[in-house]
Amino acid sequence: MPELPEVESARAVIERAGLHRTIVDVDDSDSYECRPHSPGQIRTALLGRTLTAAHRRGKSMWVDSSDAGPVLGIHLGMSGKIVIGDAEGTEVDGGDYWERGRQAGDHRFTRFGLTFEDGGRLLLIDPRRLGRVRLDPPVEKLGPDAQFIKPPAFRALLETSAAPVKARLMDQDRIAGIGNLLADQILWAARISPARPADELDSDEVSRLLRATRAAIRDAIAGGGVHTLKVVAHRKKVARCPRCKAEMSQGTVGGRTTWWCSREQAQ
DNA sequence: TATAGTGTTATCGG
DNA sequence: ACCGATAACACTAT
Repeated sequence: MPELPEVESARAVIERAGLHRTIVDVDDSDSYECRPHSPGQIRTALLGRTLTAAHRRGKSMWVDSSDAGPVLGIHLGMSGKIVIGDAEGTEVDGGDYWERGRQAGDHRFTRFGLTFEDGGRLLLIDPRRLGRVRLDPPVEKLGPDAQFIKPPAFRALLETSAAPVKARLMDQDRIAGIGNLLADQILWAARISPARPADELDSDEVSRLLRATRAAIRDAIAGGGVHTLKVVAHRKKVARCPRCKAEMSQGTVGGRTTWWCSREQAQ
């Protein structure tokens, strides 16, 4: 679920409700979510400290801790979300995203947790368990954030590869934050086929693509997630292009299910 | 019961 | 070594 807009929302939850509170307990017992750490390692590193700032690049978050403590890296994977609750277990922030029937206090999918001095908790809830919590994450491997990338860098990442442009847009080492749904929206808005070799795009197409990238991210953050983007509701059989009413086509590009307008995004 | 899925990464072939 | 495609990961929803 989470692409850049959802991760930004999660980062904002931590910033609003998780900073400057003394950590008195840490549940890092899920050794899959906390790989490669062993249980207790993250706990020992954080006990007694506070979180001091929450950062994000692309789909990766990291949180600084006080007293020269470690950096706590959080990745939401396919299904993760951050929720902050009070001592009674009532959710005070983060509970609005992708509820999917989950009730407050349902801890079946809680994979990691911090408990603060007043009993409040910061939780990572992640049914599919493909998310990750780790100390001192290697953030520097990521490409520039898709929200803030500059035209020269954007142009360079496209003209140096014959891979399908969609695959290039989803390469987190080159541009960070674009996932499957955001990519489909961006390519649809720019009227470019997802399968086009990236290095064949002309300068007009590249500038349309960058404008569409910025607009999609802005709209998704404002609307509450990538599922609110225009073409996302039309990624299904029998659906038609919301602009020209031609049939939507489906296929695999860059290893992911891809939908595009059969008329406006023809090769 | 079988399959697809909003992400990442190890592995394989070119 | 680089590049791109694919499978695997864990688990739920349809």
